[in-house]
Amino acid sequence: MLVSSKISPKTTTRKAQIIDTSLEMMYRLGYQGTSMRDIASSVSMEAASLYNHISGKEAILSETCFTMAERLLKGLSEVNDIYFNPAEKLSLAVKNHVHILTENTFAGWVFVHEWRHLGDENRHRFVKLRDEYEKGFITILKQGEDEGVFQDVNNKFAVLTILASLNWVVEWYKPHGSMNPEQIAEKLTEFILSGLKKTNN
Amino acid sequence: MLVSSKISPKTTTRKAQIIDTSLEMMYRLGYQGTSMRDIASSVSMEAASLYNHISGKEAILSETCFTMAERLLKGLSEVNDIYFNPAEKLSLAVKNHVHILTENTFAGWVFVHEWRHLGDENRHRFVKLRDEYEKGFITILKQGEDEGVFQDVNNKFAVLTILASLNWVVEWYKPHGSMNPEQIAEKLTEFILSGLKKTNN
DNA sequence: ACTACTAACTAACATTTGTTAGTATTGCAA
DNA sequence: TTGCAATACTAACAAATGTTAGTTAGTAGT
Repeated sequence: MLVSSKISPKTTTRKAQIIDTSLEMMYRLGYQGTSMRDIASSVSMEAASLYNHISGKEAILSETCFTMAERLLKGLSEVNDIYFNPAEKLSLAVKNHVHILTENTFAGWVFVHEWRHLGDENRHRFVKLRDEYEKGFITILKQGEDEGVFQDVNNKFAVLTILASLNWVVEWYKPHGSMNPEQIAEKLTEFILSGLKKTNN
Repeated sequence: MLVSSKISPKTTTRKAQIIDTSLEMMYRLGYQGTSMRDIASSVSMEAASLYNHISGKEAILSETCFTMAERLLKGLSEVNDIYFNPAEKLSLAVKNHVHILTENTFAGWVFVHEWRHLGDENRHRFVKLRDEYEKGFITILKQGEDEGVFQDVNNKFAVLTILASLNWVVEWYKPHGSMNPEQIAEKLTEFILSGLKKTNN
């Protein structure tokens, strides 16, 4: 079970260093633009030595993508299991999503953008998880409709649009920016629920 | 002045073929994942022959990115010049955006995702245009606030979230899917303005 | 018929790529 | 102190990369 420094921050193993450095470089240059030699020199070793810690380049990508996906899924299913109010569920789902994506900004970015470069097998597995995640959101929307608190919308369309807003966070979030993840999640929830138009009350 | 087949669809020059093919490949494999030899074999010639039509790999990317950016900007400034009602402006701006991104799905995708791989100079120029575009949207939001029809929100934040939803279209739009660009734009406008919550009237 | 241009070709270039093999060094447990 | 596992190294690999040089065939204008 492979572990990055963000998950187990105390034991900063060489492997965790390598992965963290890789993610930062992939954030800047993209997966394909980051070579094993780039990564190696960033952690002050030779490219060949990396293979004592990781099985190859794709392993860095796949580990990151799947670790992130599983954390998102776990959070979402907890929300769906424990709470009852649809608006509250949505709010918590958003918070979960933003929290995980912003916790490690580089991992968040790689997860959102670079999964496309997974090899065929991993990519198919990944897409399945993503679909599962979308279903979890649709469940919330459906419940909201059934209870008459959400509008009747094309659920698939709505979920894609919502996830788009959520994922875009990785594009501009900065750890020391003017909004922290909690505030971002709050504003996003507000936007998703109420839109731009002024209400009458 | 370089012209792709989408802009001047009648004269399908060899160059236009090359660019269109390139965009499709970059959509599938990414900019860095698409080699000149890949492109060449897709148009049935040798890699070296490509240089009779284009100055290099980056030219394909930069031409696409800047052509798209200029079209978006032109559309947006027309909207801002001609119309008065903020909600109507927003609706038309969304329509413009969706229309241009979906007209050529591959170009749309490359524009949204691959501009990061522009060289330093082009990338800086591109980011300037993007900022200008965001400002055009902010103008609309501000006007809406001033006239009391939009909520007071963090404009920068709102614009980024809105553009996120709009750009995400390139992720799932299919020319022969269940919604055409007009319908997509309409639904997006609805979502941006009204959100998910049921209104009281 | 001569010229100039277009667009294709082959060949080669210097790098860079991910990865493997084989070897040396280190530090800890026995 | 010996032995072992972890971790680093050098060297090399075959393949792929963007691009240039030089050449050739066809075509249009004079």
